Amino acid sequence: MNKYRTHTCGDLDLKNVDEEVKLSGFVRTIRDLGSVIFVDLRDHYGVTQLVITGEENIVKFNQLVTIESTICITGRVIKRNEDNVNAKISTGKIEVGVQSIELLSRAKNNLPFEVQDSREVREDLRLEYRFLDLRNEILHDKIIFRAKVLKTLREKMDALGFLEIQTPILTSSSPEGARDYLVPSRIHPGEFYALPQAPQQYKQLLMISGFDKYYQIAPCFRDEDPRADRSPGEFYQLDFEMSFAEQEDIFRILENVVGSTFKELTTKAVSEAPFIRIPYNEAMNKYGSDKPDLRNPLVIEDATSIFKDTEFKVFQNKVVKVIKAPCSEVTRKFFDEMVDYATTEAGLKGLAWVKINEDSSVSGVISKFVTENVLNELVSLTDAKPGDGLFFIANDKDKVCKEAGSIRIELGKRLNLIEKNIYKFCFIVDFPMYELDDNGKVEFSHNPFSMPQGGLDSLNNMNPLDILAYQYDLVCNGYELASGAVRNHNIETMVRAFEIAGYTRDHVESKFGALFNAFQYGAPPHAGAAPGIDRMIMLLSDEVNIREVIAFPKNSRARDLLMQAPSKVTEQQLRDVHIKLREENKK
RNA sequence: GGCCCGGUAGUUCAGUUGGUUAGAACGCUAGCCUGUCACGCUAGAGGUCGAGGGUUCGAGCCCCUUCCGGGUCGCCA
Repeated sequence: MNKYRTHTCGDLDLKNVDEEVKLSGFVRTIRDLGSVIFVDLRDHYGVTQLVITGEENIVKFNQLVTIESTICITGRVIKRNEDNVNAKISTGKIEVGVQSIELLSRAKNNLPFEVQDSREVREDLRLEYRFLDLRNEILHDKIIFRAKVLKTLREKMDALGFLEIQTPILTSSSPEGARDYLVPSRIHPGEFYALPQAPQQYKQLLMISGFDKYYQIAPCFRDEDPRADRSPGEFYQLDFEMSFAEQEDIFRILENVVGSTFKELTTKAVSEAPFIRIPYNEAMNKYGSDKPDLRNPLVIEDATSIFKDTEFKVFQNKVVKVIKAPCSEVTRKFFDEMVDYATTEAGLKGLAWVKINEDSSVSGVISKFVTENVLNELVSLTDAKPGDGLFFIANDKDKVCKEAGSIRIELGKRLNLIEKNIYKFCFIVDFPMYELDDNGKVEFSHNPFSMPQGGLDSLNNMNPLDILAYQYDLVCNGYELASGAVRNHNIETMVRAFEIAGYTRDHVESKFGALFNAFQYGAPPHAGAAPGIDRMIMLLSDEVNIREVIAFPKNSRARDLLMQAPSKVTEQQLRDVHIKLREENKK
């Protein structure tokens, strides 16, 4: 109890009837019936209905109070009649008969939007008035839920013997990966800090320092373009690393921590550990993605050999993928709309299809190329039955899987095949160590610090493109939830790995000096991973927009509309850090 | 950087083939109302149709340019 309140707006119940109470909160709604006014008073904890009667109080209230103002009232708790109970609020069995009203802070009577419906309002306005938006109960609850997820994760990591250690925010730029956010140094003219894209090197150094099991709810900064499931600029990861650990040890931690956190915080079904392991190549061929949504039952098959002698020009000299989908309920229009989706939104050159009729004949745009032999082979490949549609995606080897993947996803959605009320986890394993870039040059396909499978021997004797890495992702319902690797802790293996990607020993030594040096003083084998926290919360709260689970997110142009960041700085500030803007960017 | 969708009242949206004074709901203002809880009823105010240019007798609508927002591809070790 203090000068503002004896109870919160979520406290009062029948047990408090007849008590004198003092409440403070935000005016959520005003229902003015003339000689009685009902007010819903809201605070962080709940909503309580106030009843204002008496001419003096009513005149005062009408003069002073607007929606979303903060007020402090004293009053008496009254039991509501049975037929007046409001089941929607926890305090719905009572109301407070107001004796005195004090206005604490008045809200403008023209709000930019109605708090109750803020989630329908355009996003940039919500972000500009985020403090009002966050009063909306649904959004408010998501932020509370976020805190609960963080607490649960910390408890589990602590229980497993992980130690939370903080690492620097001002650090050095890494030449790999996304663009860095740079911070100019005042003390050292012309030099820059970078904000960490992840505490990657620090956590490896912590292992070399003997801490054995480290974790951190780590802010990560990447100057990359946004997506609905990717917050621009900054995001949080449950970053962890273990010494003397193998890939399976990390999997057990992820299954334990992420799996059980999901189980505790959702009513939906959750995959049982052990989560299935899918090699990268299999995922690409079967699902057309390295983050397959396993709730979608459709799979991609390879029909290239079936069409090797086809007269259909589009399929000639191409890799042909086929997806079988149940289409007995859909009309011709459905197929046309899929073709439309494929060629416009998904960017495919075309989408061929046939439908198997009840009499086992086929109809559809390429039916004349599906001869009896071809059909028989397709049926034995896909186990297609009458009523099924077969969708064909043909292109060069490097593009066709991803294209088939986008068709698989869209078919799943439009045919309503996605299993509901379940989180399906899997690990994607055996990522390739290297890939070719656009110029045909060998480059790291993921983390350059990953241990190649087979170690130095593989690096020396295998085609780089065939080398697999101990690199893995945790995937849930089509989202990449975590990424990790067994690290390469051997200095000669590391140098050789970089050489294959075209970097010299000197380059490694100068760019990763700390690790390079530390690896020469007895590095323990170590491995780790980093689940994305925002994405985890997004999945758990059934959100497709990651900004809905972040209190103060940036918009899709990486701008903070509330704080107006980024913003111009004064000439003196620029001088302090020895920066002169390029003429063309001045404005 | 490419592509897709969008920008009309404070908010969410409608606006027909280019044709009179651009509408609705919610919100706001005023009035009425003692059991509401999305209160109800009556009246009212509120618009640079994102901006600029063009076509036309006439543009919210068509064309061009541009700005802003969302999505997506590239990008994301």
